[in-house]
Order: sequence, then C-alpha cells, then structure tokens
Amino acid sequence: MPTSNSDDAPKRTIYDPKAIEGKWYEYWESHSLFKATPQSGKEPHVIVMPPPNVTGRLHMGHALQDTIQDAITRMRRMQGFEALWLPGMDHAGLATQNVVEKTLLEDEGKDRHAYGREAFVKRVWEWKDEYGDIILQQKRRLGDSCDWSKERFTMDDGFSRAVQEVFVRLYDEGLLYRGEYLINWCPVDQTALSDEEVDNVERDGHLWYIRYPYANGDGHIIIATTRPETMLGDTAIAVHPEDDRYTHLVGQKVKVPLTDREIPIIADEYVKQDFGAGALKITPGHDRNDFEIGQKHGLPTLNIIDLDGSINESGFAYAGMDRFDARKQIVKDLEAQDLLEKIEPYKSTVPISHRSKAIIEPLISRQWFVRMKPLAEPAMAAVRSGEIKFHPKRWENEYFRWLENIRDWTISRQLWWGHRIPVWYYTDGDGEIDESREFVVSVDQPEEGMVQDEDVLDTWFSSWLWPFATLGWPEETEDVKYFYPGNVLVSGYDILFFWIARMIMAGLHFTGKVPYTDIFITGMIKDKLGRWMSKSLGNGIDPLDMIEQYGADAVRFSLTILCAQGQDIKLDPTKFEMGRNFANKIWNAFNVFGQFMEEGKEYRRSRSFEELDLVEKWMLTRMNQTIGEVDEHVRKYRLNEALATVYTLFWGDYCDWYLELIKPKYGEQMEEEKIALAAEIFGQLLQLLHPFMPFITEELWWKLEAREELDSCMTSEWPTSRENEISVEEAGLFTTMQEMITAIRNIKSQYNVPPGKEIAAILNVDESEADLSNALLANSDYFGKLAKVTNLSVESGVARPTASASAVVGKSQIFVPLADMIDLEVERDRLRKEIEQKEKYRSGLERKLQNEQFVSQAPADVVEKEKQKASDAADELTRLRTSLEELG
RNA sequence: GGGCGAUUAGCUCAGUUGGUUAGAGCACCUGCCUUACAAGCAGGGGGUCACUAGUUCGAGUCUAGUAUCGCCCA
Repeated sequence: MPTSNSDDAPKRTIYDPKAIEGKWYEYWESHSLFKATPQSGKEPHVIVMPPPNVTGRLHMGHALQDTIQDAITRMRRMQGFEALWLPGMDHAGLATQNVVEKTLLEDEGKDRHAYGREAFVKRVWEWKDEYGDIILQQKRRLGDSCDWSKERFTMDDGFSRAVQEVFVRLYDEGLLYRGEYLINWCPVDQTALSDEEVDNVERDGHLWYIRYPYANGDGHIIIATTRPETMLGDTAIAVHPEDDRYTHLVGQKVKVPLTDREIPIIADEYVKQDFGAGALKITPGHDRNDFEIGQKHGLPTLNIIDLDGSINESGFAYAGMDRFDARKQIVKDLEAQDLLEKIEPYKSTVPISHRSKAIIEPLISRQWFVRMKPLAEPAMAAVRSGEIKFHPKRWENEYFRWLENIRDWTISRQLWWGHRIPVWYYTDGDGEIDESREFVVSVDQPEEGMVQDEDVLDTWFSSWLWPFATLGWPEETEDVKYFYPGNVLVSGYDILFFWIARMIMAGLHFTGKVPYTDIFITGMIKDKLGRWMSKSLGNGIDPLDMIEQYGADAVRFSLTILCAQGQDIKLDPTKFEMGRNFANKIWNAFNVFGQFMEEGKEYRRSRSFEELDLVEKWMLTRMNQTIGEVDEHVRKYRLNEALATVYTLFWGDYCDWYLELIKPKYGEQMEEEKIALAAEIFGQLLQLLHPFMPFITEELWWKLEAREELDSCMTSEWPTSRENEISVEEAGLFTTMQEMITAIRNIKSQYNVPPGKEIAAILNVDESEADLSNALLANSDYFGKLAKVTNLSVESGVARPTASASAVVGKSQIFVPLADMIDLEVERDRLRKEIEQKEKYRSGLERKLQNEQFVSQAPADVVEKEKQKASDAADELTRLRTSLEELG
C-alpha cells in the first residue's frame, strides 16, 4: 500500500511581495535614487505628474497612469538620462472647500460663514497639513520613482506668486477682462463655473405649449418651452423670417401670461420652424442662445432668478419660490387661465454641474474671463506642425475641434479656498468699494486702504502652469533652464480640455515653448461591465486592496499589459492574478540556479559565445533579438507590447526551454559555467522587467551577486543588444529540435504514454541536412530531458519500424516505437488528419503561386517565401504519405 | 444633429507599413505533485475577424455603406 509522508512532500515556494516591497521603496527613497539634478551632465528626461487633488485617494486611474509614467521614467533613467518625474498636488478649490466645510459642520455645527474667511482658510490649511499627503503616501506603495524633493503644491508660495503674476500679465496684455455676461451658475456651490465644468445630460422632461395672447385684439401665438418658469424673464417671441404662418405678426406685441408685461414678436433665422409650434420665447437672462439673440436684436435682459435658485423680486407672484416649485405653480396657473395648449413628454438636455450634480442656472453675472482665441492659435499650430504628438494620434482631432470652437474662460470663483484674484479696489469712507474709481490689477496691494477682490481663481488657472511653475518659473532657476521643456505627459482623455490643452496654451504663451513633445493619452478604467467606477455604484476597485492582495508588481504588470492604445480597460480583480502568477514564476525561476549559488562568490562566464551549448546560443540569440524589439515598442509608446515581449521571452523561452535544459538532475550539482550564464541572462531579464515590476526585480538583483551600498537595479545600465552574440543559424537548429520534441510529446500524449515514461525515438534526417544531424547527435540529451527519450538514434534513409508512431518536422521524420501499444487505426487517423490539413495548406499556396499576377506583382521576397513554403509543405506531405503507406 | 471609438475563440482582449496556417490570458478537455514554480508542467479542442460591397496579386488590417453598443460635442 502506498503511504503518504508529509516530510516527502515537495517544498512549496511562493513569492510574498509584502516581505520585500516596503524595504526596497525605503532603500530607493532614503538613498535619494529618485533625485534628478541639473548638474548631472546627462540629457534630461522629464515627466510632470498630473497633480492629484489634495482631497483625493488613490484610484485605479492613478494606478494605471502612474505605472506608465514610472515605467517610462525608470527606463529612461536606466538608459542614461537624468530622469525627473515631478510629483505634487492640486489645491482643488471647490472639492477641498466642500470637504472641510462638511467636516466643520459635522464636528462643530458651524458653516464657513460662522468662521469667517480668514479663520476658515486657516482651517483648510490645517486640514491640508493633516490629511493632504495621503494620496502621495499611497503612490509610494505603487513604487512611483518620483523626485519627492521637488514635490509641489499649487498653493505653495512660489506657485501662488506665479499664478498671480500670470493674471497681471494677461490683464496687461488685454487677454483678461471683467464683464457682465451669461455664465454657468451653480446654485448649490454658489459659484460661477466654466463651460468645461458643466455636463449636458439628457433627461426626461416635458414640452409645454403656452398661449401668449396678442396685445391688441383676440387670439394668441403658441410657443413651446422646456422651462416655463423662465417666461417671467421673456423679452420677445421669435419666429422664423420665412415662416408663412407668422411673418405677418412680426412687429406685433404679445402679453406675457402671469405678468403685466408686453413683448414684441421678432424674426430670427435661429428659430426652427418644425420645432414645437414654430415660435420661440426669448429669455436672454437665462439661456445662452436667447442671450445671443437678445444681443443681436437689442432686447432687454431680465434677471429673474437669484443666486440661490429662487425666483427674485422681478418674478411677480412667484418671487421667493424655488425655480422648480415656481415651474409647477406656473403650469398650474396657466392651466387655470386656459393658456396651456398641451404638454408633451420630451427629452431635453439639462446642464449639470460636474461636481455638485446640481442643475446649472445660466444667469448674468459679473466675472473675470480669459480671452482664449489668441492663446488657442499657437496651441493648435504646435500640434499641427508635429512639434507635439498625441499617442494615439486620433486625440489630435478632439483637441483641434475644441480649440477651434473655444469660448472665453470664466476664471473667477465665488469661493474662499484658492488663489485670491490680484485686483484691488478703492473704498469710500464706509469701507465699501468705490465703483466710480478704476480698480488696480497688481500682485501686491498698491495702496493702503484698498481692498482685494473677494473671489478666487479657477483651480485650472493654476494647474495650467504646472509644467514650468513647479520648476520655479517665473524665476530663471537652474531647474527651469535644465528641466523645461519636458518630454512626455501621461493623462486620461477626461481632462484633455480642462488641463492638457490649457497647459499647451500656457506653455507657449508664457515660456514660448511647448511644455512637452509627446502626450500619452490613456483609456479610462471601467468596471467589468464597462461602467465608470463610482462611489454610488459601489463598483470601484481599490488599488491598495489589490496591492495588498496581489503585490504592487502584479498590479503594475496587469495594468500595463491591459493598457493598449488608449482603449478603456474593463477591469476585474481576477486580472491581477496574471501579474501575481508571473511574479511567482520569476521568483521560482531564480531558484533553479540560485539554489546552487554560493554566497559571496562571483559567477562570471568564461566561455565565449562560440564555446556555448546550442541551447545557450539560442537563448542569447533570443535575448539579443528581443532587447531591440522592446526598445522599439517603447519608442512607439506601446508599453503593453514591450511588456508582453519580455513576458514571452522570460516564460516561454527562458523558463520553458532554457532552464529546463540546463538544470541538473536531482542530487547533482550545477556547473559554475552554467550558473554564470543563467545568472547573466537572468540579470538582463530583470533589467528589462524592472521598469514594469520594480520590487521583485530589485530583490532578485541583489540575490544575483554581492552588491555595494547605493547599487540598484533601478540605476543599472539598460541592456543593449549584442550583435556578436546572435546566431540565427544555430538558433534555427534549436527551433527545429523544439518542434521535434513537441511532436514526440504530442505522440506520447495521444497514445496515453505517461509523460514521465522513458521511450526510444528514431529521427530520420534528410542527407542534405548534415548540420541538423550533427546538432541532434551532439545534443541528444535535450530529448531525454524534455521528452524522456532515453534512446535516440539519428539516421538517414531509414524506413519506418513496425508498431511505431510517426511525425514529420521539416525534412525529417520521427518514429516512436511503441511496441504493443500502437493502435494502427489511431495512427492512421492521426496521419490522415495531418495530411488533410497540410494538403489544404499546400493547395492554398499553389493556387497563389499559379496566379501569374501574384508572381509578377508581389515583391520578390514575398514570392520567394511563398515558394519555399510550398516546397516545404510538399516535402512534408511526401513523408506523411510514406508513413501512412508503411503502416499498411 | 456633428464627431470619435468598439465589434476578432465560451469570456476579457492584443494584432504595428496590407504579405507565415490570426495570437495571449482566463475558462474548457486529457495526462501529470517529473525536486524552481499546481499561482505549475505537458498535450489538445475552440475563430465566416459584426454584415454588405469595393480597392488590391493578396484585406482582421485600406475605402464606402449597414447594424449594434459606448463616448464626446451641440
């Protein structure tokens, strides 16, 4: 009876990322290995990190983008660049103010007004100091190799100065103005917003058809509206100038129901004749299109909605009511007066605040604006000329479309947390602003007694300066001179307009240079059903949980391999198993030779390339070919391809074939020469993997040989392809042997021969292939190790032994004698199936070659290749048929 | 309404300038605890590349159109 003894059970070795990740991050950071200095004498490579919100927590989008930025940075560093990845945070005006306000309300029951501005801002700073760098700590868990000594915050002193100087400069240049225009007002956050902060969403609503009675006589005109409450602010009815139904009415007046006002009927081509009843009410005070029509026709503009979203004192009976309550009441009153023609269900587009999700109220307000057209022109030119390239390229279209239709930017915000607008007003005796005197635009207070504008600037008005203000601009610092302009920006398409486009404008306008030459636009991370991850859906995947569960390297590996050409990523936590399994594979692969290494001993290969074994030459050839491929993929920003290439090399070639062949039998020692080469190649693989999987590669780097303080895989020199260690011919011989071994394994599997069972095999090699014969004879042990062929004979012109299975590889035949195990019918089926397949393949090629146009028009090398394939296939078919005949 | 993207194996996705018999991971089937790894090894099955037409010697790849899904802008 077989007994099981737990002591005999194989020892399980599983890679434990937690045991090493913290240690190496601490090592890198404490030894200042992430630091970049202008004095290095090297060529700089610069990436500025998109600054996360100070209130933010690490999410999968950060994890993806940081992984990419870090991989590029680490690779460039290894390639000899002075690689700077500059980190920092954004003060995120509204978000931060909201967070602190909420905390104050919960803890102390006070709102910010109870505190007062100065005290409140002080509280926000205290909050920032306490919680503000959580996300940056989280980024360290990912392995981000940024230069923390250069960390910046958009509200720190130097940065604030830069923001205010930019304001003054734009004002002096006539690119910044104050004025009363229709803006997006958020009644919840009580501030103006830029167009980019407003989402237009389709909602189920209604179309109300309302009768406006003629002022002089009977009858009425019917208009259709989605917002009946705004009728209180109507200043005209518009019809299309060519609409026969209405042209005779133009110039007449109608009564605005529920008010005492009369308004004219005007003609404007903007009106769509087939929409509603073909007549449109015009409310210049609360609709952007109506505002433009109003301007055009010189209509008065009535403001009927207050900043809190309620109807103001101009609203007759509805004054004081919330805008949506007023809508209900107005509809009810219209109905009562028989002025409501009908109600239709209607999908209308409603403007929503991106942040608060409240319905935006367009209203007239005095704000500060940036004139964007003059800034947009050079920004477009920089991309059009190719000076800046988008990856993938298609985002250029989106960029152009936005810039071509750009509108002025509302930059003032009615908040307390942010950069105070550097504008000063004279006051009268009571301390009130004296509007009769011109304001002064200045960073510093121009005169005693003047008061500063109450408003602050849009957060993006500071972050658009990020690529250079972080380096000390407007001062001409060493950092600015050396590190600016940068190289690559990595970001998601969600902030293409908010940030990326504006940074290009700012860079060109203020420094005269593009801020970077390449923009890598990533896809967005979605849940496995393709939905955005959100708190409300509860479908988010926390990167820190994933790091905890699978390790940072695994998370980075999976995110990189999934990140293809800007496509969104549908993420499922099980995807990280891919990375975890690979890390475990790497870990265990080291043990194959690592277990034989003596501590402190140096292993250096003494054999030249020519003296190596066939499999070693093959492995080095594969290695040296692949390094170039990896570089090429990275150059084209195909990081997924680069990583997949190394993955295949490591797992498919190094582990599955090379290590399997060089590892010693149980109980035997491994030769030092074998260890030396295995370690040499392993080291290069670690280097190629390091940018993607920094922790495990660093750990194993130190196990590979004795290192000195300050050594690191991350600062080691990136491997280059050694052309003199490539032998295509010998690698080809090995590849043929791989095919033969696979064929034998296949036969064993088909005949249910246990993989471990020892067998014999006969290789019938064509006389023309002496190199192959020699290689097989010299390396017959490969067959023993990988297919348990203990008795291999290599011959020419032999016939098939009876009771054997066969296979064809190139010009060679393989016979595997299987004694009484052979089932002739099974073997015939195998061969017939293969002949059928091969014949189909061959006839396809023949057809192609018989096509005269192919032969005459296709490139010669393609035709030659096809001919070779056809003749190879014909050879193989002959051998397969012979085998079948020999079976009888 | 305008623009963009996607549609490839059961699932999730790669596929570069048009040129091997279209690949990977997971899942599935068979056999393996073979002393690095069962988070593994070996072998295998599985595809009308959404559809239609075109360009071409040759199309997953280029062009036009259709369908479905998604995103952005108005």
